[in-house]
Amino acid sequence: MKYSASKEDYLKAIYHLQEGQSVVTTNALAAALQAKPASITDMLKKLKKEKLLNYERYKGFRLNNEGKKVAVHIIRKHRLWEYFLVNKLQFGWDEVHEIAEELEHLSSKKLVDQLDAFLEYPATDPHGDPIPDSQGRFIQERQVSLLDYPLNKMAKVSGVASQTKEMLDLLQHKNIQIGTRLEVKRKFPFDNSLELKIRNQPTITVSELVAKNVMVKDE
Amino acid sequence: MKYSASKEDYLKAIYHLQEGQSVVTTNALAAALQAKPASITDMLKKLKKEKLLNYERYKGFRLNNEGKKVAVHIIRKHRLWEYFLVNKLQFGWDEVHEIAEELEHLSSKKLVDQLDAFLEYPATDPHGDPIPDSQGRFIQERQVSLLDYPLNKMAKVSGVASQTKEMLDLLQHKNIQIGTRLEVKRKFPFDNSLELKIRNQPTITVSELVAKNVMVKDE
DNA sequence: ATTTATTTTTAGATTTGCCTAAAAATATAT
DNA sequence: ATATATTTTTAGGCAAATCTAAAAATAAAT
Repeated sequence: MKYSASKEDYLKAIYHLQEGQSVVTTNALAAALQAKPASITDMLKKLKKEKLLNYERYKGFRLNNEGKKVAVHIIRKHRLWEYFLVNKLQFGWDEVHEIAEELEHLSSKKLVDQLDAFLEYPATDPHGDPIPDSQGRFIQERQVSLLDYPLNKMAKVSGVASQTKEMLDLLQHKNIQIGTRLEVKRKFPFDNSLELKIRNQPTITVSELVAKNVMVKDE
Repeated sequence: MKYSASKEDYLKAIYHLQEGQSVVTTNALAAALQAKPASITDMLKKLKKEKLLNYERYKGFRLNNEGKKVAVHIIRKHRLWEYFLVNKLQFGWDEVHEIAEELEHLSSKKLVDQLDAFLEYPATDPHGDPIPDSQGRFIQERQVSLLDYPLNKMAKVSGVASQTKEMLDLLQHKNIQIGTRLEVKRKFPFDNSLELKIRNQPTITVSELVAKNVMVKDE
């Protein structure tokens, strides 16, 4: 089945939005796609008719398995192309997103798989996000607590174990969020506090309790 | 300026059609694009309004310099991507056209130029057609192997790479000599053999080895 | 030089994805 | 619980690119 670029954008955006929430709302999707809510409703009807998501009016919506499958394949393409742009065409990791937004809509399945082989099956894109394989499987890298992470190795924040408001407040204040890339520069055995370095920012300190609850992956 | 994929297809098709003819006709373009003549007329009006071609109703049309510039840039993209697909992603030269039809519509100028650099500025695509540089200039007139020469384009034999007696015998037998004008009518991917047509003579077949050693220039 | 055939254009519809403005459903607050 | 605010949907339109069918212009043929 071939989907329009626009439909693919909807599927991808819904996929990302539904990670957290139990249902996605019209307004949230409208904000994510920079479109008007009325346009969202229009498209939802079409996607429902194509059996890509569950949707009942006024009740929110969610991709079904088929919709997820399509979304994951688009994400695969996006991330592979980003990897290609950075590692073969010398683009900076901060300038590839827009171009990959175009490339992800190419339809040839063989193209993607040959590209994957040419790149030697990379596990993550230049931002550290995992690249699903041709079956749509994410190879889960295990996430570890920042407390156990080695010194001077680039890590990417992948989650927060204790999601209290106080914790999130504190992390926000320290400029740490999901996806933030950082390195542990020093560990103080006295209180198990850590010094962290985030690109373009002054070194910061976090307590043992915070470090224990920040989950990271290799970058 | 950003043009729709459809407009780009029109410009490219007109560019190729006007190579021979003095003006291009509505019907010819309709056949080339597999569309109805009425659709052609509609689009011609739009392209004229955008000052990309000269067109007066019932009188045929032709790209102006601006239109040619756009068309050449699309051709550049098409041929660079074909080169990439064959030489980096291991596609066969006979299966890349369709994919390149999609890739040629990507809009990033930097992407094309970085790709060009990554490929080390190839002069011709896998079918032997010249790749214009980033200024839209064709670096023309080099002699190339008959094996790489495009289909249905008049070539003039300019040399023979391997001048063994056996080779020259064979060429003489097939009536091929320096200066002979011929066209490649067909390429067989199975063994890379070619069918050639020389004016006033029946079609002949040559092997990959022979074709590789016969050098030709545009005629 | 008319008639006939062909080519090209116009006129009006269709589809897709988007929009605005107004109505309907749901959520919030007093 | 009722009024108010927010969210979501409907209704109706617009622009792009296509189509069909009919009309107009040009070309070909007797």
